[in-house]
Amino acid sequence: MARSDGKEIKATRTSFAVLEAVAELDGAGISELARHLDRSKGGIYKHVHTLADLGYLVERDGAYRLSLGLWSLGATVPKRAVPDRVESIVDNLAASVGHVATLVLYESGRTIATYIRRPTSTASQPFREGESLPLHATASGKAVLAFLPDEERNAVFEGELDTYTDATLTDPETVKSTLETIRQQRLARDDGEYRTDIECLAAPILDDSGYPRGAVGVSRSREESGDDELDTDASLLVSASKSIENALTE
Amino acid sequence: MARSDGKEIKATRTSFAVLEAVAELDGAGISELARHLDRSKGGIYKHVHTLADLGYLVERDGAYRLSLGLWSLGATVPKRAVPDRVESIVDNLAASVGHVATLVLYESGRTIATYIRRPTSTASQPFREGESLPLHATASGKAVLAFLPDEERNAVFEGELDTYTDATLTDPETVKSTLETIRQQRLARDDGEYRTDIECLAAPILDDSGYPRGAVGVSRSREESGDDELDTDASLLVSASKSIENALTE
DNA sequence: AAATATCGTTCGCTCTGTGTGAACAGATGT
DNA sequence: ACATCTGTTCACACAGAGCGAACGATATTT
Repeated sequence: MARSDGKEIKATRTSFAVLEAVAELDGAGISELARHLDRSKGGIYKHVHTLADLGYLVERDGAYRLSLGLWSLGATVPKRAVPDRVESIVDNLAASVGHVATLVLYESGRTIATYIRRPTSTASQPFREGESLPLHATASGKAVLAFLPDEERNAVFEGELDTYTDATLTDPETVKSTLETIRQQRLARDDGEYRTDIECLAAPILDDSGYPRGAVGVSRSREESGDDELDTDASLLVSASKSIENALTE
Repeated sequence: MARSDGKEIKATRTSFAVLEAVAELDGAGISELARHLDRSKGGIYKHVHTLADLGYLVERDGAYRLSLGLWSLGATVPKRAVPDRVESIVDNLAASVGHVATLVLYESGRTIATYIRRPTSTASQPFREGESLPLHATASGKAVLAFLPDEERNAVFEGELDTYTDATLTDPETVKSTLETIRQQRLARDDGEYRTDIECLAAPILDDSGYPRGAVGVSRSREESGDDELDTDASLLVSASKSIENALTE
């Protein structure tokens, strides 16, 4: 099925398709999974059973869910990707601007919110840690997009651009037209394009060769915003992004 | 190889063995993995390639590491397992006792540190979120162990009990002898048995049927400790564990 | 109550694709 | 220059992944 290079393990693809489906459906039974993946019930049964036996799926009330063990397997990754000194920079940024600060990392075609700092413990979060974010509909995503090599950037525009809110830009040309400005200013903006009423500013984090490793962003709800602060926030953001660049390249 | 029930996907077992080995070795190449898992290089090559193509392994400087994508896949799990109201209870506990408070959950034979709260942002952590902890060498682990059904508890003692510090109890009978007291007091203690110079107290979290879902714990370095606080901490801990029990059973 | 639908589980069967071991070129170190 | 790593590719053989049908057990419907 699909294209088989002969140097691929198809069963592994199937098992991860199961895990991804369980995540997407937020818990599911055998039949539901088989239907969703368009596979035989018997076959999916074996995968689910194996994954459960390995401790990566747990059954409760007849539905299988992702286990804490799966999370635990990957839990060291963000700690290693974001050293303490980088966390501190984000912490300080959140404190200075008084809004939520987020560190987003780019990896194989997507950005992932890796570290989030709220200025107070009561502040609400725009997204969860570990959440995968669209490149075209967030400030951080666009900051990364603007600095990607042509080939990699174009790959993003080949698929459909998902809609998240009324303000989401779904036309490739519209998005592309904003990228030149972002490159010049090292600053991207998002006005409720991913979550309604949440405004973001973000600056890219580039490595030595100019390749975008991610972005730092500041988010606030529209009500909180005074346009007067905007310039201050922007300059704090850009300097934070440069500090992170230095911290990451040692 | 191994025992095959016929209703198991062996390729999936192999792929996860690869992921676990990568985690354990903290980055590895094909040959090293093949050697470590005692498998053919050609076969491991296919698994690694598939996992990398799926975006769950990333290559850097010739070594494969777990990706942010793998973490992202499981990142929703702890949020779902620990509702906000439970987080608050742990937050308050940390604030009242002035030490690090930890929520540990039990799942398929192991405990996992799911939520950690430091009283101040400078306090050092005894372990990382997502870390899998031994049942016999931590206060939280012993709190769980004491309330496990006989069969499940005995399974723990069948394997070797790993040593972590000079103080780790590795004799099954010694550990077992402490469990009765823990059951009576609803309180377990660990004195540098997992990390040197770190002292912990923990109370179990039980569901309606008395089955241990996890434990709450308080950790402090030995220097910080005054024995006078101990009784106060213990009672705060026990009442926190009861609040969490209520919060989890709705 | 009877009938229907849907669940998880099991069983053969067929052919695919997993796993092995050997051979390859390219680095790296001696 | 040699020896020893590495990742990659190949052909082969047997295991086992995936399918579809049938099972009893629960729910849901009539």
